[in-house]
Amino acid sequence: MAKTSSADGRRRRITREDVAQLAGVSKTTVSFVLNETTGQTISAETRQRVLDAVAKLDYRPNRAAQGLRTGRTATIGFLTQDIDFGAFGAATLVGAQQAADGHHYHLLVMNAPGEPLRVEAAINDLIDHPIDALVVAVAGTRRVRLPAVVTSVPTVLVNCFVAGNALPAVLPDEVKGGRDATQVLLDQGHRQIAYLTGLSREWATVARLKGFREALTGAGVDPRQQRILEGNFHVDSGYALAKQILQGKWRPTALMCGNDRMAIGAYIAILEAGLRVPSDISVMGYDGQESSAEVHPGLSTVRLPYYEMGHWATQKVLTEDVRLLPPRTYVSCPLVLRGSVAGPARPPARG
Amino acid sequence: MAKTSSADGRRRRITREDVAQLAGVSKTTVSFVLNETTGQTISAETRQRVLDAVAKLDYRPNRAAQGLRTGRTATIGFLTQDIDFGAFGAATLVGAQQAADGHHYHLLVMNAPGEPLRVEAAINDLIDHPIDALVVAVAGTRRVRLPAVVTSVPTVLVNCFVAGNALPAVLPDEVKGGRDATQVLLDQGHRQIAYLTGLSREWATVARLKGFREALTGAGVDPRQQRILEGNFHVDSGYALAKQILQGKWRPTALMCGNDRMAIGAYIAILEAGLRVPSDISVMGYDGQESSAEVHPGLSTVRLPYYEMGHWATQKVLTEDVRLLPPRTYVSCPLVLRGSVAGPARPPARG
DNA sequence: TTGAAAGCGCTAACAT
DNA sequence: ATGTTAGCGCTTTCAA
Repeated sequence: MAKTSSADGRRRRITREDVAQLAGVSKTTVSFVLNETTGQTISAETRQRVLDAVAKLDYRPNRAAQGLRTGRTATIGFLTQDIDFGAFGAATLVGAQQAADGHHYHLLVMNAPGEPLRVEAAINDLIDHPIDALVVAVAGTRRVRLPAVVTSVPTVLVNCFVAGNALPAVLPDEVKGGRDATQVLLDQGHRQIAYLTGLSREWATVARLKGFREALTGAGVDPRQQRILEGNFHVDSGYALAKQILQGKWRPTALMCGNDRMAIGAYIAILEAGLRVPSDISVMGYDGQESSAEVHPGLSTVRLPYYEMGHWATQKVLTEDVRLLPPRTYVSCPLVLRGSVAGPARPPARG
Repeated sequence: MAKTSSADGRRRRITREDVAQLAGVSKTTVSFVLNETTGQTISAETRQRVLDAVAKLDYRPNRAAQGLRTGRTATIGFLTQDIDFGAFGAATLVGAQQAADGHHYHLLVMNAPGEPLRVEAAINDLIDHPIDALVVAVAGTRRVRLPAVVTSVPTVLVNCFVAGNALPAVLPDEVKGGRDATQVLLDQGHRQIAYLTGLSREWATVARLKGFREALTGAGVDPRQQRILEGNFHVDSGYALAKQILQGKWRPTALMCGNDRMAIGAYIAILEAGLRVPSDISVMGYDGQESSAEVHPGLSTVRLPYYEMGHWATQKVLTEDVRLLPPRTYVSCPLVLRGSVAGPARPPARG
């Protein structure tokens, strides 16, 4: 009975007035009871009458009206350009949503692919709503251009940054991820590792490669003795590069891949060559995609902390003054170890 | 300069009052100009002054205030239980978003996994916002339970339905999808087809199997002569079932798979058995996942129309009286043909 | 051709 | 202990 009937068959929304009338009190009293306003003294009896009326009518305050009055809308804008890119969008969104939930905030979601103009329009739309804060997230770590109007609302960036670091950003620690993944291979005794990278112009590729080299150097292995082949993050490219390397005379005992999809491609090439993972060759992915758990043997990988970044950004934008946040915060990419990595079968000999 | 400064360094939002002042007109006139209110006559000169002031101040109306006044908030609730399940959530969301865009509507997104209680809380939160309409979407087609309060707002269901069909739903036409996929194999000359299904308790599995049998019967092939093995939608299960069937004496010339992930598993088993796709055996997936395009050879599949369903639901909930919509609308799942299907190599002889 | 004023549902300072 | 009242920013009727 949350509504009283009206012409079109739907019901008029219950307002505070209805509650006040039923409880025999003023609208103010209803507010005081519901908001548990401090410094107000409502008798237990009145209080109960109000609560009874609220329950009976199933009254729920209109948040837009509250927002108009208080200036806080309990709504965060969530803007992304690639919401349908792999697991990125959904994972980030779930992280953001759960952080928002904790503060009784809602997410107004917009996906504005492509051109800066559409991004500006989307941001304006969000701000018009209005929103109390904004989270901007993109799939491939990169610099973004944002219209000046974002300065009018507290904003935190996920997996992207703006020129001059004018807005605080949270990013995956890809250097550490690359280093950790490499270290796993080194610890297993691998000394001949081929790195089938993603696109070399990507921020992530550069950082992971840096971590790769750091780990090798740290273990006293010369990075220049390893092979690095550039791919493009797709299954096909992992397949092609792995095939190429397996046909060469220099045989790695382990493969680092630009991402999980390339690793899946490598799996196929390895099988086709009559070899087995990990007994003949170990494989390491990156991303922590769902499918990495499902291939056989399970793919060891490094998970991108999308959920954590979405959560962090939302949490911070709600609880801190974003102007006091560090320009860049790095979130660690956790290792996910499965069956695709083992020690090298042959003694690590040259040629 | 969209804001005038205030204590905390942020700026106060420009209101209609500011515009009126700058233009030297009343707030009413500003509204008339901006809303192009019919039946009003504003002189070209005044009109221009108002528009100039709007541009100068970068004034943008507060939608919440408009909504409070008009009763329409230009916001649709989008509720899902599995937003991070594969491509489902993002694709449905993008479809919904694009439809909403066309009507200058926004999406308030909530993901409420699990229990009915959380779903009810989420729906209440959305309605409180308030929203003008609601779209509810789930990943695996199934019946859902929704609290009675949904009746207070126009609602359309995506990929799910409620008991008694009290709410209009849009669903993928899985029977036709299963039939079409099977027909492709039949047209290529296959007469020995194994179906590695997903979980048999799923609505989708039942429907696709129905289509499978219909197509076979239509081609004069006895469905009981084929083999049907139950899997669980995971890569592993496709791998295990394919392995099992390849070891048996009855050798299919084509594999229908419960989804793309099972098909990927089947690929691996086929390779391990020293066979090739499609020359030795054809493979058909289902879902139209991103990865289906990336494996080698490309996987032929049937795409689930998530985008289309999200778009349809949002479009309808905004433009039609949902009470007049048919209880169930089926959207066709388009065939995506790639290299994984070819004619059978051997003459279709009994094993 | 324009403006004054009421009111959407709510909060909160200020009565009483 | 409770109620009156003045807005929040907007639309829209009615009056001028």
